[in-house]
Amino acid sequence: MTLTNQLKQAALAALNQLFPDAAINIDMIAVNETKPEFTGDYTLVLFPLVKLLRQKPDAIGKTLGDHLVANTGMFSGYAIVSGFLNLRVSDAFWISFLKKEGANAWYGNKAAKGRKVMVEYSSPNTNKPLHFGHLRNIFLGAAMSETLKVDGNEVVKANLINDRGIHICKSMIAWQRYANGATPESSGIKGDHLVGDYYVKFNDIYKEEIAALIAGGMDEKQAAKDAPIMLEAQEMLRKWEAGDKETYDLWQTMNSWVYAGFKVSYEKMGISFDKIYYESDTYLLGKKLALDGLDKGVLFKKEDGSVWIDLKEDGLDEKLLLRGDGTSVYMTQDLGTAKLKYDECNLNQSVYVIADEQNYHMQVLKLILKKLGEPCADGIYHLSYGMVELPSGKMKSREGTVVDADDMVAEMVNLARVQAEENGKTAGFSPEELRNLFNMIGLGALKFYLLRVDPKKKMIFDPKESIDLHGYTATFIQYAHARICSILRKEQRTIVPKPEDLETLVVHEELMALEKKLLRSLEHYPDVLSDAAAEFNPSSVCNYAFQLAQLFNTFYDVHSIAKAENEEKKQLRLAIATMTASVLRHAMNLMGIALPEKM
RNA sequence: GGUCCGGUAGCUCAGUUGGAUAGAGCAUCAGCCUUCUAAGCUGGGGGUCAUUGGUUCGAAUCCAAUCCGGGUCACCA
Repeated sequence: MTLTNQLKQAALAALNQLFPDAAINIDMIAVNETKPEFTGDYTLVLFPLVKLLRQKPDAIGKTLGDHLVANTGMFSGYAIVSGFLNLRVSDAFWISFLKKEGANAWYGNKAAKGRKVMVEYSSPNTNKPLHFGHLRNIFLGAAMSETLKVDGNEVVKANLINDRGIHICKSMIAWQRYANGATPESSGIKGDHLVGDYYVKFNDIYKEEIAALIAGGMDEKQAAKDAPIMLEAQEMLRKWEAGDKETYDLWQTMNSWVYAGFKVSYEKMGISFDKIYYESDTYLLGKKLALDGLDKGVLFKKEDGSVWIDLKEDGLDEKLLLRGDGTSVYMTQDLGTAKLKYDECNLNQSVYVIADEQNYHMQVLKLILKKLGEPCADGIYHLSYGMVELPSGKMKSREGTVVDADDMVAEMVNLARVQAEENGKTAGFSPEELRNLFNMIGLGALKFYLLRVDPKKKMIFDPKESIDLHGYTATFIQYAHARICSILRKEQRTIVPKPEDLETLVVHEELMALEKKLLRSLEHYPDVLSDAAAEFNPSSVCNYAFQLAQLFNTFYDVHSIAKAENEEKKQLRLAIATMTASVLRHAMNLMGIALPEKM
């Protein structure tokens, strides 16, 4: 149990003992870290107790403060400042904390909850390469998976590949018409990019054909329907669904190019999945669900044969689930996939990392499953995130205004190289080490940039103002870590903490303010992880790690570790520094960001 | 129009059960390397927390209304 919770419990027990007649509950006890301008470590707010106890806040504070100091052993003193009880945590508490957790490389991990969670993320279409917007999704999903793991959940990382549908046929048609049989091998273009090029080509031709039809006197709406290339794409989709061999072969071939391309991208980013679903495998499952729903009377059929669900009672609209011709729509597939995931993996929760433009879709998905009586409905959680936009507005792959993911990764790694060279930081490294280092820094900066913001807020990314490597960045945290490692190397200490190093720790002198602040921050870490998991918000982990690194840098500047005032202090500071590095590593590891030992 | 989300320093953002004088980073200005890595540290300037009203000991935080920006409401995915 962390200090904040211990304090709340202790205060509750104390108040119940001191004021047996008053009905005090834990919610009335508000505890915060003491603001820097006051002396103390933790502050208990007295105002909420005033009415109930019918005493002045300062009087309550004195009674409670005396009792806590005398009975808990956690506090060495207190001060009351206008209604706030500022408690000073005893040095003994901090030292015993450091001895207990200082060599625990898994500090922050919670006990297993026997709970299984699937996190679906990335979920790309196979008609184009990944772009910057996908990166937010991917990093968020990966970071959230790891955060849920250390919170005690068993996590299945899943990727649902959208490999079928009209948009896939568009790339295929354009490739057939214009590629002259070009392959990734023959063209030297990465498979996903090659296919994406033909998706863009389709839209260019489509626009031209519409323009030609309009010039011939057709109205715009009709032209959009009648453009030959669109008709060809639709015909191709029908052939695909009918299992036409030639179409199917082309589809498999082009998809295989895309998968090979994605594999390279994912590996470069350090992203992996436990389970991969293909919509081409799952899209028929929803259909059965819909037909069963029809039998049960949950759904209804219109005159043209289309199947709908009426959600008007729930403040929503009617929603189509099967077209007049019996084919399924996006929602129908998702119903099937949701059930499949649940039945196959025996999940307690199924998390979907999907952009906020699909909030309504996800709301409807959950509601329909509920009405169909599917148990998977309750476990669905939509981790909704804001889209990444350019200063000029949304990225549109059809118009080629996207920032490509592979390019972005390469640019960041290059930026890391350029800045290291400019600062003369490349001495003493082998070429191989430098490659690794620039990867860590470039990729770390990119991941941190996308993860440090609250997921639900949309973000605007200006490619011209490339991502900074100073200030609130992964680089800053990496640098603090490398500094600590440098000290540990020189002191013949291991980077990974060893329990033996803590056994001999003795502290006679009073802890200094910055020593205590670091310990307070370290002690708080498990709560940060719990909150991040509960709120589905990894940005709080980023925030915490940055603050911890910042605090360490201040400490580093003010106090020497290697040349501490005496041997006791030195041992203490080495232990604090070691644990700081360990926690930074733990936190950043959850975000998928590696920390170098030298930089 | 219905509905959902957002509006905090010039810019990008923290600020979660209501708590003390609203905090970081970037940018800008002034300092700090013979001392454990200056990709760092210290300090200055910079705010009607969109607006108005309400709830109370106390509101950036809760409630209502308004303004602004965005998403969504397809036999698209």
